[in-house]
Amino acid sequence: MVRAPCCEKMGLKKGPWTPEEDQILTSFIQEHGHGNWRALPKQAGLLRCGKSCRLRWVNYLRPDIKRGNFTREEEEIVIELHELMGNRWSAMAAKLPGRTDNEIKNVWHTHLKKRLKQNQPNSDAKRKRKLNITESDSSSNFNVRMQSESNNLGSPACTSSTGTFSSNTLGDQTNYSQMDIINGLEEIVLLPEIDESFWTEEVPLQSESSNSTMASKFDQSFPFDLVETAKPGNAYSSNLDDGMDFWFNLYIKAEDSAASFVF
DNA sequence: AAATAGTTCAACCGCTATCAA
DNA sequence: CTTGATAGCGGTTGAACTATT
Repeated sequence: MVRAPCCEKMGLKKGPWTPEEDQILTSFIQEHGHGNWRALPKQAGLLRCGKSCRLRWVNYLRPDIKRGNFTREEEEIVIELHELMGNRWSAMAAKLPGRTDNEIKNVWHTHLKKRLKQNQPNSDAKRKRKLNITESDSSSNFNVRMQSESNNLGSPACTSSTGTFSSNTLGDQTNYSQMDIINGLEEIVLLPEIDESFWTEEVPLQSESSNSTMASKFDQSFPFDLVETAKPGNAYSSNLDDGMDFWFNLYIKAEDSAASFVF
């Protein structure tokens, strides 16, 4: 692949945008849209590369951008999403309307990382349970074991729980890395506030059929909010080697899998 | 008031994914 | 299937700003 010449060699401008440039870009996009970023600056009469224009629009000029500091609630969401997704800033931005990936990344590096560091390890251990995924030796089945790390969790009846996926999504592969296992998970779901009975009742969530059937069973049982649709190859925790850490209120279901959970 | 250190955040860089030819 | 163009992503940088000495 031949790399496109850099902006400077093309005689294009770099660095901070002027209000005039902002005005030109905004007007052009409002009138014509942004079908082709590479062609846009020339058409708009800007001495910028398409990449720079795109970034300026996406991170600053877009009308739906929310300016100003993050609220405490937004920060909490970022922390939880980071716990789930790792450094997938754009995916996080999709969950925070009006916030950009760049903004979230900056807030994480400048505020939240430090704050978490200060709070760790005590508060972290209290809030988390550990999800241990163990490889199955010779079959396409794998086990997901959820353990409570603390009895002082938000819901009093959550001292233990187990879940098992019997997956057929991994096909004929015989050696499963943890990433392979993660790839078998389709959706990660965030539970809203729930009452104690949820954790004490045994829930019949067994299904041999498709995940849509399973999903409808899940939905009938609990008011789930979809947080993230897993895609093959994406990591959902930064410390997979040590087992995955999830926030306490997470639930997982497997694509096209027989699954049973007992809470 | 000046110098220095620390922080913030917009913008850039390099890479990968995707798609069309 | 291969190649090349483009979009988009995450990591990094550095200028501007703020706090401290």
